Amino acid sequence: MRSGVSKAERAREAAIPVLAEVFREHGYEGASLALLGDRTGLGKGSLYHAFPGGKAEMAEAVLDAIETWFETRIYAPLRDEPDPSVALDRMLTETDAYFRSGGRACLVGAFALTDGRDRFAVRIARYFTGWRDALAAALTRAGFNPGDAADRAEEAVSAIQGGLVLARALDDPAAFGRMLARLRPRLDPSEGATPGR
Amino acid sequence: MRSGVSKAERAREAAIPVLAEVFREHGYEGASLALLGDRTGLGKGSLYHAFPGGKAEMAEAVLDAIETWFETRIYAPLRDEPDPSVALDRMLTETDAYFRSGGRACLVGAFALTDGRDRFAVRIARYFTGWRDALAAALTRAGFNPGDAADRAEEAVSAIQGGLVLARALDDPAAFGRMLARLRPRLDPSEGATPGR
DNA sequence: CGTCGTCTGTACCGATCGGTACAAAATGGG
DNA sequence: CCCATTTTGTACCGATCGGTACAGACGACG
Repeated sequence: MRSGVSKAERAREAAIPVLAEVFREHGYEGASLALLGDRTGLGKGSLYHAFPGGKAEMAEAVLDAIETWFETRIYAPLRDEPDPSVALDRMLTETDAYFRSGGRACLVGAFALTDGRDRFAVRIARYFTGWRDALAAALTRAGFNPGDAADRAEEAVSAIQGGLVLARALDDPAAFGRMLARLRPRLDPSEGATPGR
Repeated sequence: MRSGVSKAERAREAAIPVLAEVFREHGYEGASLALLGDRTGLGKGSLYHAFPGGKAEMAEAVLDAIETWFETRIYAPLRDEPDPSVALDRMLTETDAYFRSGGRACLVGAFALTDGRDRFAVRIARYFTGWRDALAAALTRAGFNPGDAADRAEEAVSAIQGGLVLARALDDPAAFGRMLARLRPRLDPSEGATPGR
């Protein structure tokens, strides 16, 4: 620890987004160390120096990074932004950007469906409950009664995942945008009672 | 081919549901031949005798079986059932049963998200377009205008996938049932214009 | 510039991967 | 019962899996 941040730490931070992309594309089992090494440009030595726990620690670091990103960019604003409609708009905008308008899958959703489920169950569940609960809080402040807000929040989180699956399955990223468009009015209390189409 | 059906063919048919379950739980990469063999009770010899193409052929056979099941049990009724509301009710009931009320993931969705995407892209896309288009036809016959019907059909297929992801991520199968409950009124033209909640 | 801790490429580990070869065993028609 | 065919267990293949060991390259500090 000569300087403030060791090289290993910097390598770790730099590697995480790349690791995330590989896990996103191939799942946990499908992301081999060879692939992880190639894409990050790090040899095995460096990789294990930055992540002594191996592949499992890499996946955990990626999940932590994702959780932090959503917590600061989406969940916290949903809870704390004075104007809930601003927070809701921001959520939709940030979500669209994060998932590259449907061009990018959800790593957490992919892990939930298959191989990573048992291994990372706690983190996976926390990602979704965090989103759902923060969204429910915003919807309540926006004027929905708590029960309705909770229901719509779960619907929104579920719908986003569905949109990502469909966009990927049809190789049609625009399906994700259409899903967001359908979702938007349902999060608006003025349209919520009798949503038009 | 002494008798009408060879033993290999019978073994193949008997193995497919088990193979489906293993692929569902572990994904394509995660489902090893050892696991596939153990769960089907078939040795490598038998497995390769029934599926000469190996693991890829097993997955294809499973995807074909799934497509056939949905085609006969859901898509065809959606297209052909004289009373579209009967077909829609049947779709929801059959879907709930097929996915064990959220206790079972969707293999096609899991493949779409990760490892099987490139390998099985055509079959994956066909599964979803088949469902969406058959549903859109039923909704049109039920009274929605074609554009609205297509939109609601896409929404329904997407929502079902989202419900499965969420149910699995939260380890809360009931989330799938809640999603179906939200979906039902949106497929009903009498409630569709101003859906209550 | 020398030194010492950090970093990293490489060789290697046992296990397992998907797949093949093949001989023995089961099977069923004549 | 016989024999041809189908079915199956087992041994084995090269490749790759995740992970370890470690020697030497590197880099910051005295």
